[in-house]
Amino acid sequence: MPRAPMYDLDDVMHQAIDVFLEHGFHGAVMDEIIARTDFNRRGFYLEFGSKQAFLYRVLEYYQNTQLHDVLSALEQHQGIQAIHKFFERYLDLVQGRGCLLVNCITELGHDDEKIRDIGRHYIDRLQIDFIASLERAVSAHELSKDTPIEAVALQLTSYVQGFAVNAILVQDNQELRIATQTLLGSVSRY
Amino acid sequence: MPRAPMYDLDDVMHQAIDVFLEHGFHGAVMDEIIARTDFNRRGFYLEFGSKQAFLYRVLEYYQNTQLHDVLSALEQHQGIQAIHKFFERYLDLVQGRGCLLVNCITELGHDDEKIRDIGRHYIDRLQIDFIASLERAVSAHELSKDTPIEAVALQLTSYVQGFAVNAILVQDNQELRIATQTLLGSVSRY
DNA sequence: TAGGCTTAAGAATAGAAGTTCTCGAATAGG
DNA sequence: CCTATTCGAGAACTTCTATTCTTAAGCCTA
Repeated sequence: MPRAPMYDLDDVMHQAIDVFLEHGFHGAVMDEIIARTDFNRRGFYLEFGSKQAFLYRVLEYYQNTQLHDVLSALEQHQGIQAIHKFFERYLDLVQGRGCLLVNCITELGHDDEKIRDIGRHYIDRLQIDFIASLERAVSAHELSKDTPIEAVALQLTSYVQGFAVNAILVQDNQELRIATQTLLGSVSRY
Repeated sequence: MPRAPMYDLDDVMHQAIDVFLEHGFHGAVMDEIIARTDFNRRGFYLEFGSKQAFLYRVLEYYQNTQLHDVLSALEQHQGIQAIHKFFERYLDLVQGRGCLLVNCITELGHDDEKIRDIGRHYIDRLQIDFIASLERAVSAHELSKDTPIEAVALQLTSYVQGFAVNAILVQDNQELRIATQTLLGSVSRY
């Protein structure tokens, strides 16, 4: 039997997320990917086949771990509190880094059908989860029955993407927190 | 005296905006830029010096024309109507294309200080213009004096960036229109 | 009309980047 | 302990791409 691999795929994924966040897909060169992931070229191409296939895997990992953890806040908490928790976690995730999925959409969305599909799925899921949270908030009498739930969910969904863009630019997150408080406050006043 | 150039710089800029929107900065190759702008290599490098310097020029042009036209809606109309008009025009601008400035921020923001500066300036201006519109709406008694103007402006600013991302993914703009109506409706209820 | 200067077009170049290949080293079973 | 097999490191290769260079043609002035 041969020697065992020295790399850990979870570590590789984490490092790769950082590299792609910093430089984008085309801006990230294989030399840096190999170096920072403590991988080796041979193993890389045996494991993933190509840089593009690698991106898809990293994106999948990013969704299944980081984004999933944030979205689960919507299920783990009750009503409006769930949405507050979501934004709290999301801010921690994207602060000063941005969102890998959003970056892929803006860089590759026009050319890559698969990226668009992944993006639409994510947006849809986000919206569905917001709707569920809002409905539970209505049931718990935290929100008025007159709340236009689907429209509010759409609004929140769009706002989340804007968050990811602004997070790349702003130094401190105080402003983003304030804007979010206001947004959620206005939702509560239906 | 020599012959006159055959290209028109305005045309070149317009075409370049499309190319960069479709492929991003690194994804856009000089061959396509040259071909689609009806430019020529020699003239290109005499005029701009490099692909990167060209991007800055295109981005400046994009701001001074397309984004400026949209932002001017905030000055040309009164109160809340101004903000409605803004989103109407912005939706037309980014629908199915996205925003060149947002795309540059997400693709190059981490590596390029100049892009970050341009992005921050844009965000600041957007916020200042929103604040001015909201203040006028309060003066005209369209909004309550209790409206937290700065926080609402922050919220709108973030929402605009999300718009630009979603616009790349969604086919029809009906959903985005609904979300915006809801957002502006909730602002009016302070 | 002739000449000089600039343009357009694209070939050429130099360097970068994704992918493949080579080879010595390490590991686990026989 | 030997050997088969896989790994790690990086050289090599090939393709791609930004930039420069060459050449022929056009335009304005004298």
